[in-house]
Amino acid sequence: MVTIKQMAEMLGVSTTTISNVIHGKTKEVSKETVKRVNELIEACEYVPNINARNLAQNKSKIIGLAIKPRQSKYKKTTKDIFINELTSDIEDYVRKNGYYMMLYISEDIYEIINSVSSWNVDGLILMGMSTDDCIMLKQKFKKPMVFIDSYFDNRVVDYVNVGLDDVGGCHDITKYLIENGHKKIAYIADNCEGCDKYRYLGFRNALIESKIMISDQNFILIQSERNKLGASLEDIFNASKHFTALVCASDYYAVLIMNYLMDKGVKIPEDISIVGFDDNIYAQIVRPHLSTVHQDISEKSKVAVEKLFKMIENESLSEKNTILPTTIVIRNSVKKIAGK
Amino acid sequence: MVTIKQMAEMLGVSTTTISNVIHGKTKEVSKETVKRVNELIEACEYVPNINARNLAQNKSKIIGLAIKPRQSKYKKTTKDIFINELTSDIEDYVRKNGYYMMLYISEDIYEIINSVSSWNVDGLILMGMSTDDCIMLKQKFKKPMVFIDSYFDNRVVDYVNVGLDDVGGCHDITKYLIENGHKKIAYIADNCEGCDKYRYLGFRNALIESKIMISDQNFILIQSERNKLGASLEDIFNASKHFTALVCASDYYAVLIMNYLMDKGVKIPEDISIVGFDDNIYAQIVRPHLSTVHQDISEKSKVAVEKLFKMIENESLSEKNTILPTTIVIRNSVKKIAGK
DNA sequence: TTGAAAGCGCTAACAC
DNA sequence: GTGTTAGCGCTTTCAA
Repeated sequence: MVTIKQMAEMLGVSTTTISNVIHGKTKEVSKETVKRVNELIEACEYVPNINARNLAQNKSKIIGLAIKPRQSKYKKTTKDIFINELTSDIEDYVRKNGYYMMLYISEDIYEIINSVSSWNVDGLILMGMSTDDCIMLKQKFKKPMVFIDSYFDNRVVDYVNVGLDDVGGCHDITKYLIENGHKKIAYIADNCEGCDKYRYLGFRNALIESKIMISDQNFILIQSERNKLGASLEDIFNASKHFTALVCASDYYAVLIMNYLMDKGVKIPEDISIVGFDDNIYAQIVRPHLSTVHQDISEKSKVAVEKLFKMIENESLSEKNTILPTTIVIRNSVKKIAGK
Repeated sequence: MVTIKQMAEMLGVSTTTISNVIHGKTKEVSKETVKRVNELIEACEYVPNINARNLAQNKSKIIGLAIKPRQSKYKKTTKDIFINELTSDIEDYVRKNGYYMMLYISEDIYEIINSVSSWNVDGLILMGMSTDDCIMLKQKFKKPMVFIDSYFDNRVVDYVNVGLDDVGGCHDITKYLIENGHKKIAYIADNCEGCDKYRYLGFRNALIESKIMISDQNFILIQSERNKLGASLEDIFNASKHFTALVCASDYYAVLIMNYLMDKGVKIPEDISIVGFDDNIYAQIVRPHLSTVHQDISEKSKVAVEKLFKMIENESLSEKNTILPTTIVIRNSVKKIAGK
């Protein structure tokens, strides 16, 4: 591979000159020289060494995407359709901005911090971080960061995030159930933190608003670990007899449960109604077609990347914490029942 | 951020010494010094500058994953579940080997070559390359490369690839259909190149073996472009009346078609049988459960990464072109019919 | 309009 | 055991 220095020698000019024309600073160079240099660059198939450039400029053209996988949420992080879609969308936007993306997946926040510092990434997009992680990061990493879908407690106030109206979305879909005559409704999730917690809150609000009694019984925990899932599904099958509708924290679980119940002979929505959250491909594939809460992942990625680049360019942000809206999409998994 | 040089000054030793203990070459350093250095590293929270290291060592610790998206195959490359799964699996294996992965997606092979040269990646995994691309790559990129799922014509002989028994898989599932009394069978794909071509060949072989007439009519082209898909699906619906079974080149299409037909009132498998290829999550979600050809993506990723690292370490490969096996998985989308 | 030279942080050959 | 030093390829300041 040719270097600038070699080309400089060939042409009998200085490296500065070559560098200048590479960077289009041609007003400082005579037309004649520009032409000769460009021709040589072409002929030699010169490719800049990014490492050298990064070192000299103390930057990297890398955007880090750091993900702390929720332990055992679904099986593997790599199989999580939401993360995969978000990741590839972000990569897409990053690349279109002339940067490269590097993925840092680790359960250890220190490892993440070390890696991104080592690579000297120009900015960071983060998912799955806790309040403690955020504090740590702010302390050790001094470049732009934007979080995705994060809820931090009040120990940290100043951070940039792009989230979703989890409360509203789940409220709306629950309300839709209620409007269809449902009163005995359960919420199903595999934990009660972050998004899932706020979705639960939305669910809860809707019931309370309609003066429907709510207790611990209305929250069903699904256990997604490989060896527990079967039993958990069976439990849900049994519990489901006490409800006329189920609101699931994600389409993934909605579809899993739907299929489990249907395979057991339960009719949906005749015997029980189900709704999900996300409106991903699962919701579109399953039959009956799943009614669910729609979120726009591509938009989420886009906003995150845009915010990050604004910060990198020292522009001011119109808002630190963007909450993207949700819409409910009505399909065929809910039955209208006579209020009892 | 602290540098080696700074630490050397603080301790009054040379950078070599620091560098040595960082790299565990402690046999050349006195215990005393090692201890002092380690303590300082700890205290300063020293993080190596990878760019500098890469520059000095002329390597990068980066494995490039280069993908040339098949124009308009599905909507966006980023939504392709197969690519996403493969990508994240590869990333996983690469990271476990202490390397980093960088993604290079472009329809322009020159752009890809430039990028990976620029970053000085230590090895390359490639998908979606044509014979011409391969020739170009071999000419311009002198480091280890392994291709995935590639079929090249005989202009190129020496290359490392990990593929799949596309012919066998499609042959077996077609045979299964035939054994169930089906004679009027169509193959559906959105193109007739690469994998899809070889899958078609397997399909064809199975029919010929059983002395079933085959003509152009047996190949149905599905048009996946957004504005054509609807019409294409309608065409397939009409064409399907002439067949008792459909073998689809992917689960994605199998499910799409299944749902389209079912939404039109067609009963599956009673009215028509369908099988797919891949055995991905779609096949598991859809009802009736899809009978299909199973492939192990995780294994494919693993083999590709292993081959690459062997090449990087100058070990010899037991085989250049690995063809992973397929198995057929029988579920409920095929009906046994009385031969006519 | 052009060039010399220092320096980015790290490695490694070699000398002490 | 430890230090000196010359790069790696590129950018950039400053002088000519």
